[in-house]
Formats: sequence, structure tokens, C-alpha cells
Amino acid sequence: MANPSAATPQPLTPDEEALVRALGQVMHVLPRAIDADMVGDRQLPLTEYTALMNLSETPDRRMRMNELAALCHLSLSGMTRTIIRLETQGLVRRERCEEDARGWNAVLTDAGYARLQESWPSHLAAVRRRFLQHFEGLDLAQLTRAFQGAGTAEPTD
Amino acid sequence: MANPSAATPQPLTPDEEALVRALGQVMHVLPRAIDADMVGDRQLPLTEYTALMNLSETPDRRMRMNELAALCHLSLSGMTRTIIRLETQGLVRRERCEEDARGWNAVLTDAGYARLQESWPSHLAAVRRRFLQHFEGLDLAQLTRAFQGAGTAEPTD
DNA sequence: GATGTTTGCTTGACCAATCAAGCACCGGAT
DNA sequence: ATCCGGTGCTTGATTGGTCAAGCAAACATC
Repeated sequence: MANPSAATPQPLTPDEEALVRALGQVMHVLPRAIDADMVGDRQLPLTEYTALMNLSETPDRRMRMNELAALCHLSLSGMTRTIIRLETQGLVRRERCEEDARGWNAVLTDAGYARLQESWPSHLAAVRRRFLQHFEGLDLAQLTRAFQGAGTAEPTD
Repeated sequence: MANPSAATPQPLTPDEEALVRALGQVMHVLPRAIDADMVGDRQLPLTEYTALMNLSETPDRRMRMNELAALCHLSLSGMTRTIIRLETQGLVRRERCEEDARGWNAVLTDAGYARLQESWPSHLAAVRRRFLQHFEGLDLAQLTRAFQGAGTAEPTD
């Protein structure tokens, strides 16, 4: 505690305190809950679902590893391991990248696409039930903007 | 994704879709960002900080494992391992519970209390900068209520 | 008051993520 | 052409969590 003014910031207001606690809970509970729903229902963990989903939204159902990792909010090595897991299930195939032989494309197979179709409703239901339902009546667009800013260390100006 | 038959719930509205994506990002990025801030700053990961904080808010700075685990949103075994980590750093001590010899209390040591005092401002600053700042002007109480419900599988009545 | 069940916590095995190091390839400078 | 720093991805080691099994104390029942 070198600098007295830095060491004694304003404490949080009770409202802020409550919000922070609630968010802490959500961040812990929500992904596990949705994941558990999907695993229980469809044997497809959230991370793998997300990878399949992002692949499916691409025109030719293929994507470079680094791009996919970014969309899945995963490190590159985490992405590699997820794709390997999916590959052993036959849901994804890997192909060397044409224009750069260092690169790989993850390619959604027909089996992968089918799997996604099959588990999509389960995911949707979980998201609604665990999350969206509780935000009915709020200004979603405004909230979205706030969330998009959060996590960044945006300057306080 | 058009699956014609029974398995077609209403898809999300664009607003909902955007919110879900934004939340996905926040849930991934925010804890790591805060954790990184604190580790970089103070060598105290968020989980350990949370444990110390909850202990410090108790009248005699001690708590049963199961209660502490619930407050930290951790499984019992996860809590055990966190406390062991803290114990080896001398920040927490364990004492058998008086009124039930199966139980243990985690007790915040003076060193632990000092450590907490020391890292509190850093945590507070990270929370403000990474999170609260982006929610200025919103109805925090309303948001808090929504968050508190989220993660639970509350009946859809 | 012995016995069987339940409770509180720890331990073992495992898993999915991370970071750091490694390998293969690209592409510009010489 | 060849070397050499940079890039794309994988692999190895570690971490921090989970669940399931284990163990000891408590309690209820006979």
C-alpha cells in the first residue's frame, strides 16, 4: 500500500456489491448448468457444441484453427484439443490448408452437421430456461452493449 | 438451421441471439481478465481471494467447509484443495470443529487478513474497470435480480 | 450399547483448459 | 539458392476444477 489515495478507493455501493456477487454466481453456475443440461440430454458438451455451431455458420463448413479458436473463446491449443476430440467422434475432419501448408482447416462432416441439428433444440431450450427467461422485460440491446464492453480494460474517460 | 418436424422450437430473436453471444464472451473473458489483473498485480488468484474474502466477513474469521464452499460456488473437494493451497501459504489455518468432530473450520490467519487488505484495492479496481464501468446508468437492482435467477432451472410458469 | 446408516470432509482418478516449448513452413533479405 | 526471423499449429507439463470412493464421527434403532 504505497500510495494512500490508491490504497483507499471508494468502496462499492450496496447495489454494486450485490450485482458483482450475482454476476460471480452466474459466471460459475450458468456454463456448468447449460453444459450439464446438454451432456445429460445429448452427450455433447458446450465447448464441442460451440465449435460445431461456428463451423456450420461458415459457407463451406470449414475454418482455420486460429479463427475458430477466437470465435470459441479458446486458446489455440485448447481449440486443437477440442477438434481432436471431435475428430475421433467423426464429427469433424481436418484438411491441410491449400494456400498455406502450415495451416489446417477444421471441416464439419455430415455426421457433425447431423449431430448439431440433433442437439440444437436442446441447447436452445437450456439457454432460454437458464438465462433468457430471467431477462424478460429488460432492454436487451442496452444490456448487450454493456456486456460487449465488459472484460475489456477500456479507458475510463 | 431448418429442421421441419417436431424438434423446431422458435429460434432466438436477433436481440436474444446477440445477448447470448455477448454473455458467452463475458463469461469467458471477465474472470480471466480480473484474475490476470490480480495475479499480475498481487499474486493472488481470484478463487483464493474469494475464499479469504468470505472468511473475513464472518465475525470470528472462521467457517465450516461446506458453508464456505457454497459461498465460493465451489464443490466441496474444490474447496478443500483451495484451502490446502492457502494453508501452505500460511494464509489460513484449519481447526477441527468443536461441536462436531467430523467437521473442520477454515480460519483466516493474521497473515491472511493482511494479504486480503493488501489485495483488496486491486480487486476492486479490476472489478470497476472490467465490469461495473460498463453498466453505468443501468438499473443495477433489476439486473441483480435477473442474475440471481439465472443458472437456476426455475419453472417456466 | 452394538449395529447400520448418514454426514462431513478428504483423497484418487480424471478432464479440460492454460502456458511454454517445439516443429514445419513461409517469405523477405542477401 | 539459402538463410533466418516470423507464423500456424501441436505437444508436453501443469493447473484447477469435477465426480466417485473412502473414512471417521455422529446418530438413530434395536
